[in-house]
Amino acid sequence: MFSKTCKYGIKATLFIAQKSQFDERVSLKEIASAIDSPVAFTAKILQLLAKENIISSRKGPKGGFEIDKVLLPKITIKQVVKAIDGDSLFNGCALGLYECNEKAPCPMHDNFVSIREQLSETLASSNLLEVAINLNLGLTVLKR
Amino acid sequence: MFSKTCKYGIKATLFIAQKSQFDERVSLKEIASAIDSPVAFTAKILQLLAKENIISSRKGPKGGFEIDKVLLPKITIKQVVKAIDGDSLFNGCALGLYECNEKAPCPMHDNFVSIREQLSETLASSNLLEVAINLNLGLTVLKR
DNA sequence: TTAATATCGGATAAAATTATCCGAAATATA
DNA sequence: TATATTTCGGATAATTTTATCCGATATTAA
Repeated sequence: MFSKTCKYGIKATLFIAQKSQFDERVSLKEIASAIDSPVAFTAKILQLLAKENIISSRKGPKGGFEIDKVLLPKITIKQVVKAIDGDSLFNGCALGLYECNEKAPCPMHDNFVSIREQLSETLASSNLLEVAINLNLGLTVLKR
Repeated sequence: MFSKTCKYGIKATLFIAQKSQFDERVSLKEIASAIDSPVAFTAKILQLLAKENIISSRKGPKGGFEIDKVLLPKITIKQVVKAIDGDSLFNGCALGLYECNEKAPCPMHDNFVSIREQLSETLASSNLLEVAINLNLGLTVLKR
């Protein structure tokens, strides 16, 4: 479904979101430890997310990553997925055809219209604040 | 969603199904050409599908691949996907956690229950005969 | 029985993804 | 200002996935 990179990216974003609720900036090491991911590789992903303006970063002592608290309810998991894996999951043909549409559909086309819709809607309606709150309540986890 | 291998595998199976409707056995070359896939790699996938008893193969002149006509309505695309990509798409955690369940769910867990269900049901209800008929009518395509 | 044909199966190779390393740049604080 | 800290960014490496090659094996038909 999602690439490994994307899974790390989502988890990292959610952990940052959890801490950003309270204006706490978190370091690369803290993130990698919290989501159980390879440190250096996670750095690359965070760099990308920063470039895509999903998170913000700050160098130096007391530096790290954060998300403007007021933006938490505006940012969705779908945005994170699109930033990392692109939108082929939401738009692409399930069988990988370059041209697949109503006129010349692949055998899975009709079936996948609603699957992609549900996926798209689900991820677009999951905002970071909502998820951060549940993480903070211990209702959900990012490890194991 | 599906690996490249799995996409080739599904397309190959569907092409074989289309021809098997009429008891026509098809060769590796014909398959690769029909679904626009690398010949040698397709051979490997067909080998796997044969080992998994989804298709049957025959060596020598007039050899090739086929599916017993009477089995067409019994075989589903879900079976093909499971044979190639395994069932992590249907059972695995969206964020890749080893343990992710009601007791300790990842943040996406609840959302993905219904997505996985729909995916599972959709693929389990797509049998090869049905798809083969549509292919034969030219209502769907495996290329482009 | 021989020759031609097609898949099987094992060894490689290429490409893409995942992962590491390290010096450079920026920033906080002493 | 000097130093310690932390991310940035480019080069490189390891792993996995995708892809190729080729001799072996089975099968058909002449």
